[in-house]
Amino acid sequence: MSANSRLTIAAHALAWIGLYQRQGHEVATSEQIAASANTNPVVIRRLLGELRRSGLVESRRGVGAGWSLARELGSMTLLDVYEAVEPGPLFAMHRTTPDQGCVVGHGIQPAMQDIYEGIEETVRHELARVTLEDVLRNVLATPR
Amino acid sequence: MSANSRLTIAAHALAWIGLYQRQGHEVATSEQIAASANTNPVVIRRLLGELRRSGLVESRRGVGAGWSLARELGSMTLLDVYEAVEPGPLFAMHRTTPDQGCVVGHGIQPAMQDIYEGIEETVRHELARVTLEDVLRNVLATPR
DNA sequence: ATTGTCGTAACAATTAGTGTTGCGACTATC
DNA sequence: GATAGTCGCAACACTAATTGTTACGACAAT
Repeated sequence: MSANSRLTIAAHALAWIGLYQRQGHEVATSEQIAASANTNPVVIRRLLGELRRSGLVESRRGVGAGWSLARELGSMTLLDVYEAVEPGPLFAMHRTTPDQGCVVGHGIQPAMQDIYEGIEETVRHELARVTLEDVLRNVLATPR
Repeated sequence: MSANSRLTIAAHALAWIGLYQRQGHEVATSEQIAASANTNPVVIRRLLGELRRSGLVESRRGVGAGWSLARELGSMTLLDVYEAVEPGPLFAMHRTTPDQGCVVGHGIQPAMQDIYEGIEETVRHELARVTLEDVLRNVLATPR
């Protein structure tokens, strides 16, 4: 399955920025976030770039530059982040077209497509129920 | 996200075997199934091997060998297939441990874990609602 | 002018999945 | 028994996606 941590890292970055801003800072740098997530600043910049395209964060350049939230954490859901950051569907079809001369080969993709769409819709619904505010609250509630 | 078609191919194989058996044949060969799915017989054997370990299919060896269903299609759900065939979780954590000295780095994994577990549970529930009988019916209902 | 940070390209490293070949093991049939 | 068809499985190449890294230009506060 997917060894894909994009949603996790994106949520981490947003929670970090949010908390940092609440502590009175204007912007957070990719280097700070990368240190917390234990990865490379460029990885963070790439991810935050996608979040910016979706209107979740803003960035400044120049000296004293960095990243800030474009909206309140409470108004961002994991679905917003997911859509900004995850390209493909949860389940994939055959990578080559099955034999269209075979009844099963011909009908399997539409059949599975229907099922998968329903499941993705459910997942989206679940993701939409969780705000980044919720995430940050849970993060802070973790016992040390 | 995941370019992972294991569940799709496994469902394809099961539907194919089921239909073939209804047409009066005892067993289906990996070569026949591979032709329908437009892939390599070894890929099919690998997948069906996992389904056998979970008790969904049986295999015979020797001349006239092949695969047959171990249970009725109506008693198999996509969840059974999913669990037989998909190893990991839907969403992954950081691949390296985040900075445990940082509040966010320390709390993010438990927080996301909770959320992800809830979502996986929902997905399992959805998968459990669909039997392979349903899949085959939808396959056959696809207009030509 | 200097400095710190983003923006982005390029490429290596890693990982998971898929495709392919080869060959031994097994068994129905002759 | 010998033959032939098919699985079982190992080994390895190929592909694609993600992640990690380096490099360097663009930009803006000082």
